[in-house]
Order: sequence, then C-alpha cells, then structure tokens
Amino acid sequence: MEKCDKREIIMKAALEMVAEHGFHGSPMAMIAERAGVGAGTIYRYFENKEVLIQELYRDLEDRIFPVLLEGYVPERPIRERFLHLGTAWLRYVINNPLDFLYLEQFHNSPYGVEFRRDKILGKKEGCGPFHDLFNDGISQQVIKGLPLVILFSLFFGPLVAVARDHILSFVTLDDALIALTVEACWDGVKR
Amino acid sequence: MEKCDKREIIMKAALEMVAEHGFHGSPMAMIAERAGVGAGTIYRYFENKEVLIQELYRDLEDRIFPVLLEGYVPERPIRERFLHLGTAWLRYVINNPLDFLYLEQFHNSPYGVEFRRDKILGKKEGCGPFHDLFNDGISQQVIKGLPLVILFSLFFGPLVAVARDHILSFVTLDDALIALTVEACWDGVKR
DNA sequence: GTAAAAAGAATGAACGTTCATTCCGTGGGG
DNA sequence: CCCCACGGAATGAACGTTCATTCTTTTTAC
Repeated sequence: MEKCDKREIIMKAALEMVAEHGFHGSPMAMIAERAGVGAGTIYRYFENKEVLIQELYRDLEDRIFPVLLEGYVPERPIRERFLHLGTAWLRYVINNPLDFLYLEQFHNSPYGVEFRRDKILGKKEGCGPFHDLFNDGISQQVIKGLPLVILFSLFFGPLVAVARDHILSFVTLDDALIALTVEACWDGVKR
Repeated sequence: MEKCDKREIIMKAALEMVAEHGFHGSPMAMIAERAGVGAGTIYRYFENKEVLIQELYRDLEDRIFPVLLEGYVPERPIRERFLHLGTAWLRYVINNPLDFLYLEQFHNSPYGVEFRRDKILGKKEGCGPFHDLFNDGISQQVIKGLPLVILFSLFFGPLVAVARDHILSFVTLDDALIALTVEACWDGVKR
C-alpha cells in the first residue's frame, strides 16, 4: 500500500497539532487520532517523537527555500534582493501560518538552539542566499558594517515579529503594509 | 518564621530553572530541590504551578520598568528617547540573562499570547512609556506612519533577536555594538 | 483460477515513567 | 500542650513507547 501516503498524513497531523498547541501540548496519541491512525502506527514511520519533530523541520525548510528563490536574481542590486527575499518570506508565512507557527516552536526549543549553533559556528551554510546577500552588501558598502548575526537580527527580527502579530490577528497585513514593513527592515540594515 | 524569605527563594529557583530548561523542563520537585525546600512547601506560597509562573512574570515586569525609566526624560526629542529606552532595555537583559530567558519562555507560551492579546486589544496600557513615545513620534511625523503594533515589532524585534544571540554567545555585544544596534533599530522606525 | 499460507501493516491496550498536587507525620516556637 | 510551617512520601493522571494481536496483501501450491 501507499507507505508514503500514510507517512505524509502523520506529518501533516503532527505539524498542525504542534503549531496549535506546542510540542508538549501534542501527545503522540492525539497526533495519531488526528491522523486517523493507531498510536503505534506512527512508530512504523518514525523512530520516536524527536525524530518526527526533526524530520518535520527539515521537510519545512525544503519547502520554503524554493519559494523564496522563485524569481530571485542574484545579479540585481542589493536593495532589490533584500526586498525580494523579505517580501517572499513574509508572504509565505502569512499564507502558511501553520508552517510559521511550527518554525517558531522549533526555534524556541532546545533542538532549535542547537540547530542554530551548528549553523552559525559550524558554517553549515544552510541559509545560502542570505549569507551571500549580506556579504555582498557589506563589501559593496551599501549595508552597515555590523557582524553578520546582527544584520540577520535587524532584518528578520521585525519580520518574525510582524508575522506573529498578523497570525495572532493583532494586525492585518495587506500587500501595501507588507511592502512598507519590508522597506522599513531595509532601512534598518542599509548604510 | 520568615515567610517572605522562603517565598523569594522559591521564586528565584523557579526563575533559574525555567530560564535554563523551559516550563516543561522544570518539574516542581526540581524547583523545590534547587530552592532547598520540600516539594509541598511551594504550595504554601503558590496555589499551583501556573500561579507561580504568572507571579514570576509580574514580578519581572515590576523590576524592569523602573530600570528602563531611570534617567528617561519624556520632554527630550523622540530620537533621544528611543535610543534611551532601547539601550536601557538591551543593557538590562544582557546583564540579567535569566530574566530575559524567562520572558522569552513566557511570551512563547499560551499564557504569554493571551497576555499580549489582553494588552493590545484590551488597551491595558501596560507599556506606558512606549505607547506614548510611539504616538508622539507619529504625530510629530518623525517616525513612520505605520500601525503601532508594527512599529513595536520594527524596534523590539531586532533587540530581542540580538539579545538572544548575545546570551547564546553567537555574538558579543559591547557598549559600541549596543549603541550601533539601537541606532539601526531607530533607522527602521524613523521616517 | 483458487485456496492456503506466509509476510507485512496496523492496531490499541498495557507498561513504566514522570509530573503536579495532596496528605500526613514531625518538630520547634509560643 | 498546641499550633502550624515544613518536608517528602504517596497519589493519580498523563505521557511516550512497546508488543501481542488482528487485519490486509502478496506469494505459493496445485
């Protein structure tokens, strides 16, 4: 039978549960119930809960990166590339709120911190386009000469925050507001 | 015997545990052990774990606000006030990393979300000075004419992010870097 | 082609562990 | 002698995980 089918159903159920209730509010029994499978079935596809959580994250990254790079032209000016990536990211998470909420849960967990530590210190190069973009900007002197990590925070800190506010209905972001917000982020990093 | 003394010891232990291991990594038994009291003793001072968590948060807010307002002059120019509050906030959380980590845990929990919803929609006016500052800035046309919530995110989103990076040792913020970062945040909100 | 047999998938009750909370015996101050 | 703050064992609920069993599909034998 379709092994992949059931595996994906479980992943979708887990994503929804975790996004809405957090890791600790998502018992395996409930994930199984939502997926319409037996509790034990999950363990045919995932070694344990931690593996399920990590695979879900990897899956999410693989889905998001291509979307961000759609229409991205590395030859264009720095500013334009920033606006493109910022806008694309904001659009994606607004249209896929469960993905965003899951990413937030992951990043604010011990797994997420360790993951980032590996990326930053181990030079895992996971965020390829961003890394290049910031470095280009620094060497061309069009963005501030600050450590990469800080530039990252200056640009994505606000984006994450407004995305959360939108998804929690504290504000409603339309196309105009998205554009203004991303431009404001650019103002923060540009020299 | 000193009731208040023991109460504070318990709160300190809980703060440390939660900051380091999160709510779900901080069983009451361990908090008790760290505080050097019996598990049951905690319940003489706090009705249950949730109450302990919430009181800890309130306590933290009461400690932070006065520090931010130290030397704050509402009559000074908008820009100067922004830099003052941003710098004071960043300094505080860097010098009190456990407080920061606790706040993060709280904000990323269901309690925290509900709390913010009350504040924003119910006009609880919790963040007095910030509220006034942003409104002054808008009416004086020195900051961007965006919704308050977005301005908040533009200014504090990066600050939270760099504070986390500093505390996790992904970057080391000295006085110079703090000043540059806060100014960059200002660049994001200023018109 | 069909029936029997083997293999593979799926199940959910049961297990051991961990947690928040309660309960009760103890000991020191009034 | 009494009171009550205290400690920590006891309690029961909830969790992740396991496993004996059932159901489904595939293979084999004739």
